Amino acid sequence: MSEDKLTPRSENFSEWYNELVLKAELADYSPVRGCMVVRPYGWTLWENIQQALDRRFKETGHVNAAFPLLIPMSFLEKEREHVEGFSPELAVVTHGGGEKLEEPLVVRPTSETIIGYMYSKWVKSWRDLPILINQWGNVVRWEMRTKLFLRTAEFYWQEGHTAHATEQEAREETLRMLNVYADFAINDGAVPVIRGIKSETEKFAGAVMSTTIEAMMGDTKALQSGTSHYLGQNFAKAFDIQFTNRNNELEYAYTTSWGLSTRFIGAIIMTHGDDKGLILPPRLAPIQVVIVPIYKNVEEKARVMEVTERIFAQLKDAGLRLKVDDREEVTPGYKYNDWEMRGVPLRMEIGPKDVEKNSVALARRDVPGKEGKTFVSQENIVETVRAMLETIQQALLARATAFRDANIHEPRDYEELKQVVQNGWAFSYWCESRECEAKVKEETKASTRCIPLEGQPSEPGRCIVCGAEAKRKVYFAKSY
RNA sequence: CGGGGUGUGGCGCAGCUGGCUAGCGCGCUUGCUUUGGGAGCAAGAGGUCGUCGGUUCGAAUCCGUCCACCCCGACCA
Repeated sequence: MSEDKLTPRSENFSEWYNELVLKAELADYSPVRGCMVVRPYGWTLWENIQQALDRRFKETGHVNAAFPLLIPMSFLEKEREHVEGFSPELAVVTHGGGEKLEEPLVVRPTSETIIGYMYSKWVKSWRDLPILINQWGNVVRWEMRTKLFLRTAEFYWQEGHTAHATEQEAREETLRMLNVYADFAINDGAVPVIRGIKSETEKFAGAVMSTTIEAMMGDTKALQSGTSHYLGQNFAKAFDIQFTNRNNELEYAYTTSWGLSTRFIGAIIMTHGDDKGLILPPRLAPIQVVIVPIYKNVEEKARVMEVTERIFAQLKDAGLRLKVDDREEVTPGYKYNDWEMRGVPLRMEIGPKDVEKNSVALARRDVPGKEGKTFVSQENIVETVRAMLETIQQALLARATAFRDANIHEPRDYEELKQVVQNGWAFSYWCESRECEAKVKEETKASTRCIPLEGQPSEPGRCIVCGAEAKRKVYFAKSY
């Protein structure tokens, strides 16, 4: 239960986050270091995320499949950058059936290699392309420092893997899926994100180009919330994905991969949550409306429950996700706090006075206290609730966007950049050299987050670090 | 892996420079009264004090070891 108050966000953001995840019953620590147990409430949220994404994947022509958890060690070694990137964090299986294995198996940290191997078997002709497969699953990366949802040794995600006949098609696919992520994050998660390209040092191990949706958390740190990679022919060459093109020539395929994980739950928590707990966007919330019936005695209870059940049925039939909190052992006030901790976007109170007046009370989670409470007629309750949920959804996005924009700065010089990245993002010209990027990271802890696809100036400028000519601007920020 | 912190009923903690039968709040169980912003009273249940070792007549308390977790840094979605 959520009996105790949270550490205030402003006092210690990290502690606030940890307590919230536990008290809202999203997840719990597991007996294995770095792993987490996703509790039913957290998993239902994930299921809603899955549905929202899966629908979009299907609409863009993708199909789901499942590839194995275990991958031969040698597969990882076939792509040089890939193995260099992932070998430090691999979990390796050395024994099976009581015998030492001839070749160790790695627990997948991502599935490019085994999928590449399979694609080489399936692709012979340009007519076999494109292959547009997604998989929902779990992966393991042995992280040094873990945090529930944000970075766990095992996490749940989806990984899309596509193979194409041309570079242009693969590059289009990369951006198409980045746009799918952005659309999902903004419209369903109410998490404003910036689409952009990762620097060479920040890109995926083995990619030609990595793209990202970057979000700003409530402490102004950046969170990479989803990624889409153009892999060129790197994996095709490593796994021999070759096809005969229309000119009867043998050619390597062009591949992409893209993923979004349970980390996004962390993004939702840190984008919208407040000192009273979680705030969930209505489109993803496991429970969109909680109804709290209020009564003093059996007579009142009978009258109140009659209205409650009628309204519950109406909302249920309308397809809304809702719950009646009919617990007898706690008071209404307790229930308010309890559901606020869990982030339910809208609370409906039905008491004797409402029965008299044909009304109900609606309390918005995103507007605390009396300000967020209104009394509405029981007539047209479905429409009223729907409209209110939509208002909340939009308000969350607007608030998060305003917060983000207020904390993005355009420093005049390097000294000012060092200041602003301590509590916000810097948007600055950058010459795209590793040296300047490394210098900023070394001196400020802020890394380049992305070169945004939009909002680039038409004129070149001067690198904020070294003063050399720079074509594009980049975001610098501390990140998770 | 470096620095810091914490391990005492389910949860949060107190227990001082060595002492009595290990306490408090919350939660839990039962009963009655309550219920529009975290209810009240009464009676109960529940603990090898993280581990191993040492000092001592006597250790939750002192010393050492190990383990786990959290926070802050070096790698990463």
